[in-house]
Amino acid sequence: MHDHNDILKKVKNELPDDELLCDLADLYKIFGDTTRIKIMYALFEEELCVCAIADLLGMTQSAISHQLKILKDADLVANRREGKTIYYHLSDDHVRSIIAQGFDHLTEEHED
Amino acid sequence: MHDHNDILKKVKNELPDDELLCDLADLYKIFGDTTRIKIMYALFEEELCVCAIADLLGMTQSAISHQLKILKDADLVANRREGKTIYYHLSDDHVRSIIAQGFDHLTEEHED
DNA sequence: TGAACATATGAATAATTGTTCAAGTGAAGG
DNA sequence: CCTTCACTTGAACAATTATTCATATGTTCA
Repeated sequence: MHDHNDILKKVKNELPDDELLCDLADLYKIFGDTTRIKIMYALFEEELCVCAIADLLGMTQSAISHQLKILKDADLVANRREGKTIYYHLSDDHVRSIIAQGFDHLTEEHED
Repeated sequence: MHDHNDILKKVKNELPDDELLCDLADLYKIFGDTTRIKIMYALFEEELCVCAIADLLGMTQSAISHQLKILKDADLVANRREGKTIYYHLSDDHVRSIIAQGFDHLTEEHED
């Protein structure tokens, strides 16, 4: 291996804690699934109940419920109960801005 | 299932194409791995060759090379050759801003 | 209390994916 | 040329994960 100790020392200091980088990866992992992206997108406009989301995406209630749990555990969505129905909504605007940022990258031109 | 046809019609219209949502999920999938996050972070400061990154992260060249290919295919990093050595760097500022956005969410307080 | 409804949960399966190992490029230098 | 060095690539294995199916929770209303 060729020498690059000086650069490594410098870069090593700039790297955040392993734990933080891991948390960051875990957060993005949640955005890395089409079903969850669709759920979040659906909640852009207004709160929806579980079966409405299931209906919208053409998937089972169970599958949606599993994904909603993941989103809730990550504080990306929250819910409220109204009788038998549970309505989900985005918990803050980060979801919107994170998704918007992704769009920026996708729609940007890349010359080759 | 209870009725919510009116809401569904409205939300359905707002949802982007399936293909776009899929591409978006694929993009975030790339950020959803600790190794790749670390690689991108390491490249924040300056370009690095493959074995420097491997050394920094304490991983094999092969593992890093595989991940660099994924990052390159997604236009997140680019490289240049100098003799036997290949230097990688971030291809644009989107990487920085996407990661920064993630940090925002992680470091924000969530009252319960 | 009991039936019906909306949702949650657990276990199982199938598919995806990160790392390793072994072999393959391609450039530099004797 | 032939070797060495930096890196890439492909196949295989292990680990993770999304969905399904069956069952459980909790609320409403008769």
